[in-house]
Amino acid sequence: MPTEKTYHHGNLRAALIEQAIIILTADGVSALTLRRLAAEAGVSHGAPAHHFKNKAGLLSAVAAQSFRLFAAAMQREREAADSDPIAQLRAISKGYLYFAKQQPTLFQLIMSAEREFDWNEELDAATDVSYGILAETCALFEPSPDGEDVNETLIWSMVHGYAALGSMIRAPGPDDDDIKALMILLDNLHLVPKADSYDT
Amino acid sequence: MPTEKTYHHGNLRAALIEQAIIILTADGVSALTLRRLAAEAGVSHGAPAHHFKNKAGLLSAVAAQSFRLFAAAMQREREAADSDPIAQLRAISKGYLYFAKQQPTLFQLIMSAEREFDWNEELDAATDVSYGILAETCALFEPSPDGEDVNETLIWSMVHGYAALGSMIRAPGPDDDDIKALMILLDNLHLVPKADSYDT
DNA sequence: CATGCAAACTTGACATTGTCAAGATCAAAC
DNA sequence: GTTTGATCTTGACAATGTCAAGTTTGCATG
Repeated sequence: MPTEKTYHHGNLRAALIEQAIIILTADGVSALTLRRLAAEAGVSHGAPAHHFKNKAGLLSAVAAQSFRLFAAAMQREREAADSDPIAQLRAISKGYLYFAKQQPTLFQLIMSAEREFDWNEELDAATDVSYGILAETCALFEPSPDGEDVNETLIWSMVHGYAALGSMIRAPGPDDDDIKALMILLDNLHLVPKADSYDT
Repeated sequence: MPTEKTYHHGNLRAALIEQAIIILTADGVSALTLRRLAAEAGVSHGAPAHHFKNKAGLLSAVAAQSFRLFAAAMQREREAADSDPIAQLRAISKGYLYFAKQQPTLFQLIMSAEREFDWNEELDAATDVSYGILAETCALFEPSPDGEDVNETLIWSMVHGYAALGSMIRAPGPDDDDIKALMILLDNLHLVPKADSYDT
């Protein structure tokens, strides 16, 4: 565990972020309080102020960590999948959907990040990784005759729309059904793998 | 105007909802405070409690009103458009996207409604209208061989995904560009209008 | 018309929360 | 060993949501 405390102080910043995610996952965003967070981390209510400018700063750090978890979910599926474009696309979509379903609060958090947060390099870097994974996979397909970046918009919109609507209105059903449904949607985009994308 | 005050009290409930939307639109969701709301409505800080159970109740009422505005945006475009399926689909998508761009805070509010809110008949009815408009339009097309409700999921996911991503990451550009891009995405779904959908 | 009565609104209070300033404690550098 | 700066604690304050009690207003009922 990297969260080994030395004695009186330790790596409190990381511990706070970790505990914040636990609270968010368990009780939702309205339950995340600086004072409760400090108490559960075993420090006084003023301690977090030395690691985050304010609550928005804490939320930004939590969002950055959530983005890393989000990217890891896609990356994990991608590496376990076959290397052809269709399999790769299905894999990251699966990771995308899994994260949205299994971590709905964190998903909601990172997807509402634009507002209320204060952006910094850490958050920018964390988002870039996620976007990079998506962009790389989209680049495995022939560009649409309608434009260079249409594929990206097609795939992102479809995957995100399905995940977001599911996080919003769909009842929490078995994961497999959701995955199958999303695969069908992706098939309907009629994407054409690039000829040279079977190398390596 | 239906918001005519009688004397000392009036239809305060409607006035509060109206003022809440003004605050949300101007300063975002974190600026919506019960006390500020009461002050700007010209009443004391305890007055809203007689019309809403608590802040979540107020937010639910605001969300219901936002859903009505959302449905009206789609309905307005739909009625102004041609009656063939393609034109109808493009019209409601346009209304969907306009609302998301011009009222980003309200859009975010209604799309994060599942959590934190307390659902009631008013909110259910308001959402049903929006969903009805979408479902009616989706029904104008031949069902996909993959399943009866695949078209609905396809269209909803694509439109919502584009609108939500735009509300999140896309820079606020000219509306026409966004509309054109979304129309291209819809064309890529290769939907087939029903043969009998040109009646009336 | 008078009288009660319930709804609408006000006022005051309280616990919780985020934030800040001042003081205490610890680790490490010199 | 002393100093110094970071880390943490403590106490305080304003703002917020919520509740209880009191006050006013419109309305119905006798």
